[in-house]
Amino acid sequence: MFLQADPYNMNCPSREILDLIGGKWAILIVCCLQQGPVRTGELMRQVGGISQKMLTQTLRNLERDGFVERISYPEVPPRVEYRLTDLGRSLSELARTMEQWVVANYATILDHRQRALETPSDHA
Amino acid sequence: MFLQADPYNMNCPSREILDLIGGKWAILIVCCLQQGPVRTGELMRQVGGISQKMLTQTLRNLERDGFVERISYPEVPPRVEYRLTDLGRSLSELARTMEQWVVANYATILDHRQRALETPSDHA
DNA sequence: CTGGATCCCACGCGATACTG
DNA sequence: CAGTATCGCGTGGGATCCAG
Repeated sequence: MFLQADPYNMNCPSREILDLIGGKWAILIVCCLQQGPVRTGELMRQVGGISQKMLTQTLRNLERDGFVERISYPEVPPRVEYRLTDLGRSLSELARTMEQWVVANYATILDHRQRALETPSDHA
Repeated sequence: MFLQADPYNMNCPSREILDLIGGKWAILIVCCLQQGPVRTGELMRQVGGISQKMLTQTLRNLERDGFVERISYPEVPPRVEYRLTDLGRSLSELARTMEQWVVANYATILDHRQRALETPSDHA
């Protein structure tokens, strides 16, 4: 977070990464590309529920930041593939780390949340 | 992400964690608490730019999910401290991992972004 | 000092229709 | 098939006022 600054603030470099990760689709797309290049339509299908707009928009951002490469074949009908760069693969590994953390701690979180519901604490 | 499902989707458990992390303030607060318990007002100051509302709201969520403990001293004027639980410390370690990733890759990202600006690619 | 309640805006995102 | 443009909503978040 580069959070050792004073004060801890929103203008640290990692904020952009957090926004990227926190975005609704970027991580899902990156994970879809882990196995190799994927065509646009196939991405649409693999990422369930994403709209055309968000797919393109997210891909553009990922491309701009160097996580994804766009490969356009000069054919008709058009054919486009997206594939992870080294940086993108690095990000996908970070995603796997986060996934492992979730796997390890998800039950604990749900459990605590459940008890919080049953015993609502009043902070008066 | 539990993303190995078919299709990759938004309804995986890790989504909640991504939302938490992607939220504007949660991670910053967790990092502030790494060194030990902190009082509310002190948190306000350490996390630059956060509003009262968001501070309280984020703390409530963190408390509900078991990342943070609220310690209220029966004094007047009131005094409240927040401190990380074991789960919270675990999350803060994940945050440090992410931070390290950013440190290692931030220059590359900025560089690529800069070149993308200079050489706008048209996906027509 | 801590924290709740309201009002309000920005923007992330979805739905739809349209081009090559 | 791939991508763009437009419209509209839901909600995350800020500002402000109020209470114990």
